[in-house]
Amino acid sequence: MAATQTPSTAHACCAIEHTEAVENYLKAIYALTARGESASTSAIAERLSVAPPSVSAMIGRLRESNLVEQAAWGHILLTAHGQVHARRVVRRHRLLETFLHRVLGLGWDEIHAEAEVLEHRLSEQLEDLIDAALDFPDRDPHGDPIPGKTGPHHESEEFALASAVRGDRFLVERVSDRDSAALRRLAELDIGPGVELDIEQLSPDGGSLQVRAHGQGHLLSAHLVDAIGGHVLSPTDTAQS
Amino acid sequence: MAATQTPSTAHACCAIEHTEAVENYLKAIYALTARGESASTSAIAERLSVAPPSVSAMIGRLRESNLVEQAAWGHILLTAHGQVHARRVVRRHRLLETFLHRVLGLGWDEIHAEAEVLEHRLSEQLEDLIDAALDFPDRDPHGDPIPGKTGPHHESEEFALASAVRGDRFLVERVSDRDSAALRRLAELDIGPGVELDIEQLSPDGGSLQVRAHGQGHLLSAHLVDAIGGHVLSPTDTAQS
DNA sequence: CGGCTGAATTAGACCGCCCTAATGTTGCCA
DNA sequence: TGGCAACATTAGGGCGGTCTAATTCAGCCG
Repeated sequence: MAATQTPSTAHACCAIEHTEAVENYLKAIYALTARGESASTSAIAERLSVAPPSVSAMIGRLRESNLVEQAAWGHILLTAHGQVHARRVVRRHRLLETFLHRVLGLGWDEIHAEAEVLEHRLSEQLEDLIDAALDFPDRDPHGDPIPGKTGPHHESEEFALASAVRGDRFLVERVSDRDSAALRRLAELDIGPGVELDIEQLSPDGGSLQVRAHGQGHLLSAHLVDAIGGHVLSPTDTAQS
Repeated sequence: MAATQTPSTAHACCAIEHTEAVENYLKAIYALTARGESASTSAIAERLSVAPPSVSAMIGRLRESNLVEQAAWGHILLTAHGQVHARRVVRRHRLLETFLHRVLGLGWDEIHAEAEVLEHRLSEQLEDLIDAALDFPDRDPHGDPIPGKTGPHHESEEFALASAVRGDRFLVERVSDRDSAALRRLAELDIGPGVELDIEQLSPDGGSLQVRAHGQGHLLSAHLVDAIGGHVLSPTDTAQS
């Protein structure tokens, strides 16, 4: 007579477990949709190194939990609810990266992988303690903004270094955290958030770039260029606005 | 024609994944067999809050991987190989407990649960860094010895406080890490490893104990008494050996 | 407008880990 | 010695998450 624990007509708000897999899917969708449009099944599959049907199945489960909705055929979006959860995961990830870097001295190129596995097991209490121990940082070592516990959050919107042209002065604001080889190389060159680059030469193939940083010239491969984001600081730009 | 990846006749040394479940079973068996004899299916089941058939199934898998052997009917032992793996998990657990306590200021009663979930995701590199950051501790905050990365290891062999008698002076060496309620209470009383207790009175029911610590008298419930281990420091004892 | 391509989904299966219910085994004690 | 209680195991099933193979769908181009 009494209602069972799973009334089928219920709102099904938090019916799904917050498993590692679920968190990874939410994070992937968040990352793919952060800069603009919706995520596709295949993009999620690629990002998570998983087969497309696995994504379809998971999306089905996430949709039933109101974490995700499908605007049109194959266009996947996070609901407001899903965004809250995704941001919590991102927050834990970036706090962990900062902690591992500042407190344990882990290299720039190593923190992402470690944070990736620990983020799913970080209790709220530990999250708060780490946040406080770091004096409430708002950017991780790669320059990505750390979401607050609640409230709105915007991923930083910067331009790719690839969009700069010869003569520009470019302020590096973030580097990709997912490419450890590139990070290792950039660490060697001492190029990271806050560093200014003078664009000296564009290679004809359109990929690599000759830049000057800390007074030294470097040829950055297309691979490295893609890992760098920031803003152009050309004189016209700074004067204009 | 070529041999496949799983030749059925192979030694099957490390065929099993080091999943969280596997590590938890190894740890449970380690804990149950540390002080003496072999572990039983039901004891493992109880410790892991799992049904006995689940244990049987897992033991079968662990046996195929040479991590465990069954001496007699239902008598489960870790192989040398299994002990190595179990100790690594215990090492990570106790290092994490120490780290969480000393670096992040987590309470005595909270560190066990946090370490329990993080220990399975700690990379070897992080393990080493934490070890170094703590200056290579050899005991965790509960007084349990932290196994080295390699080499022999002995769990400390101390006696239960319950075995003390009136008039004894008892040196607390460790407290159980698994009973957070008891730990919280002991923390309030400031009773932990290194503290000496004077046994003033045994209750007739055999459980609780009237003791004096830091000059103050306390009545310890049977629950608390069971959580405390150490050595009797009675005059005869200290004089004798 | 029909067919083709590529993306998405369904179909069907597997593995790890868990459960309950039923069956075997052991050893103790009357 | 027989029987019973306690313990261990087998039998059978479920769920989460993954896979491959087959199918459906949207959109484009001839």
